[in-house]
Amino acid sequence: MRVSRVQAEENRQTVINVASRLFREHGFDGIGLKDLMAGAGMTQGAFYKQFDSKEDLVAQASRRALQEALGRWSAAAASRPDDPLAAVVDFYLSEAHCAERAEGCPVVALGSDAARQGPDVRASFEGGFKEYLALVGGWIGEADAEGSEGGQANSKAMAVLATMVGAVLLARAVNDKEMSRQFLEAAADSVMNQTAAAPPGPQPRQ
Amino acid sequence: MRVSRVQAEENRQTVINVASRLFREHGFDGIGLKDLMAGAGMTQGAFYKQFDSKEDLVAQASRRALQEALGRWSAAAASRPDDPLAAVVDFYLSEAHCAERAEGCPVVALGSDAARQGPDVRASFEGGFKEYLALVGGWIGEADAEGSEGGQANSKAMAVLATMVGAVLLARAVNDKEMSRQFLEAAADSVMNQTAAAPPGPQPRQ
DNA sequence: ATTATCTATAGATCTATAGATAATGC
DNA sequence: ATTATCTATAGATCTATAGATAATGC
Repeated sequence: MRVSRVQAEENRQTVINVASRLFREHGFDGIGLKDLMAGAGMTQGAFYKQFDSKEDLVAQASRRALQEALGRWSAAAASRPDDPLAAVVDFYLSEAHCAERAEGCPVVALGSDAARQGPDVRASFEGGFKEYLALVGGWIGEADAEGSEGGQANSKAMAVLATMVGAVLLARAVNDKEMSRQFLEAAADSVMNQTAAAPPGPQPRQ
Repeated sequence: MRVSRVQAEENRQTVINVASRLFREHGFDGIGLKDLMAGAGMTQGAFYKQFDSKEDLVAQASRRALQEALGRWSAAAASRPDDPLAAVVDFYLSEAHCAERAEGCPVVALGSDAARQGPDVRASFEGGFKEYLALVGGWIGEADAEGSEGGQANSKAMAVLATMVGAVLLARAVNDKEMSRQFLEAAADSVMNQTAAAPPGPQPRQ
């Protein structure tokens, strides 16, 4: 019954990966330890050798989900270096992303849930947000307003994230597919307009 | 033990009102029928004479929460007729709203949960969204692009809602209060800039 | 000897139903 | 007679723990 240490660590990672998907699909409260462990091919009994508590897994799975989603943003950006933001807007504000909750953005899938969790879970989200902001900030030429690391996050990147996350949240909460599509399109227009290089002249409104 | 018909209906309404708060605080899966009924001063046994199922209450409580939140938007707008959008932005993107989940916007508090629910619950959200869009559309002078009722919802109002909802969702998911404040401020700037009357000249980008 | 995973279980809670009770409505 | 609410309970599930087992690590 026992497995090697490396295998055990591998199993632990599998549980985190599985949980990152199943939590997005069912919510933190919508799936139990038995099903989470079964998803990783084990029984519930192994759980507490791998994690301190369910909340511990929630925090780790959240971090994992944020990291993997960030990876998708980077990959999309790399595929269109001349306009990385447009590349991200295209896939993020798509009907495909809207339809696949389990593999999509964890902020949309679990944002409401995260607000009800403790500091460790929120720390996972907060850490992820900082990386998203740095990435987007770089694309819209506003990176790190204050030179020092972790300084003032930039305002435009924050607004872009809010608009994109909010649009998919709204799009997923309705039955009408046409209305969903309109939310996504409206957000895409808004983001691209807001970040369009306003070549000559100063920024409008401080 | 029995109460009058009017009292019974009053009790039913109380359950819906209590549920609309408790669901926002704990999520649809985070609170049980016993506690919901206790919050309305009754026991669990009375529940199934009042509602078909928990999902039935979820749908009704969602509708109630959306309606009441819409009322707060209208009230804020009425208090500043010259700039209703600014009035709503002020209270919605405030630290106070961010801090009080149970009484605040149900879209932020339950949007992730709503995406996991059935058609009835989503219908509650969809119906609420349409009213929000009509209200905001009126303020930003883009009301009902197609003359006929329920026509094409307007794009700018959709982007405004997405940005506001997304900002509070993000702000509530982090520990750092300063970061929360920045999300709110960034969204406020974005919304006010995007909707600022661009007096002469056509709209940028179709 | 240690330990990763298993089976089994404690104790709490969940949704939903059944039957009792006591007041309303006719 | 009807019925709104109550107490009680069924059956399932939840998180967490305990002890058994069988393989690893030394």
